[in-house]
Amino acid sequence: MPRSHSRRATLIHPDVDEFDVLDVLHALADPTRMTIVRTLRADPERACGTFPVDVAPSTLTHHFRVLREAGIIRQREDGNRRWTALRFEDLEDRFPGLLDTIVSAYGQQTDSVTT
Amino acid sequence: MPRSHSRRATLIHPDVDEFDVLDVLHALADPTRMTIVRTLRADPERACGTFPVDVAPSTLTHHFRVLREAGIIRQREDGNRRWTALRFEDLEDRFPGLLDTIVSAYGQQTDSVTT
DNA sequence: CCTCTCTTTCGACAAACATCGTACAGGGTG
DNA sequence: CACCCTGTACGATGTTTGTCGAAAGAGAGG
Repeated sequence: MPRSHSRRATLIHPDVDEFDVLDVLHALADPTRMTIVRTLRADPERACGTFPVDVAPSTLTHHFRVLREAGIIRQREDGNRRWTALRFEDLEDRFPGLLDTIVSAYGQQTDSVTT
Repeated sequence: MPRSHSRRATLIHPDVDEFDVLDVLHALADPTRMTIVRTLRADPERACGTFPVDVAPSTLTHHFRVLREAGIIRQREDGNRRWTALRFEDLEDRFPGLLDTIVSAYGQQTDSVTT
């Protein structure tokens, strides 16, 4: 039988051994995406619309795809909503310490501004 | 007063507290620039033309500027040549562990291919 | 069945980017 | 001085990127 589960298009998530550190860096080199990742580092899983970013919904979808294809996030469907989670362990497996080093470097740079 | 020191245009190097981690990530998210940085991580200082990359000279100049403006490298003039060095300590000061974590992630990904 | 909400897809568009060729500027060396 | 060598600056080009609005799909609830 043809159509498997229907729903929407199946989400593509790269395998751990397909991760490319250049793609990861590129994905993270954007303020909106960095905010998404940082938010997920605190909260394990969130619905798409609940991120503290200020862009149009379609732009957000675009950023999610960049992050997803770099292996940084995983998305699953639940009814009407799409939930997003960090692939933290997968990243840690492949590039130990990378994500946290980058995220905390960004945090240091950003959080110290207000002081 | 017209000409300052003559020579060429003075090279601009950002201050340590002006470093932006997003710029650093963007600068590193390119194979040619990553190769440059990786080479410098082994050798402290090299002349411009001595990097194992395969691009036109003008392209190389462009990549050096991106790295320089992100604070990753420092360049100085010596007669005919321009010498390039990593600003490793400055980066370490501002973003501890960042450079080595990234470079070794790239190394792990790249060096294991041939096995 | 109709409508509302959440999210995606598509098409468009301007800005940024990697790349190159050509022309040029300074320093070395014959 | 004439020449070469190293590296820059500029302009062009094709691609990628971030952004949006409009249209549409799919589930939830009346």
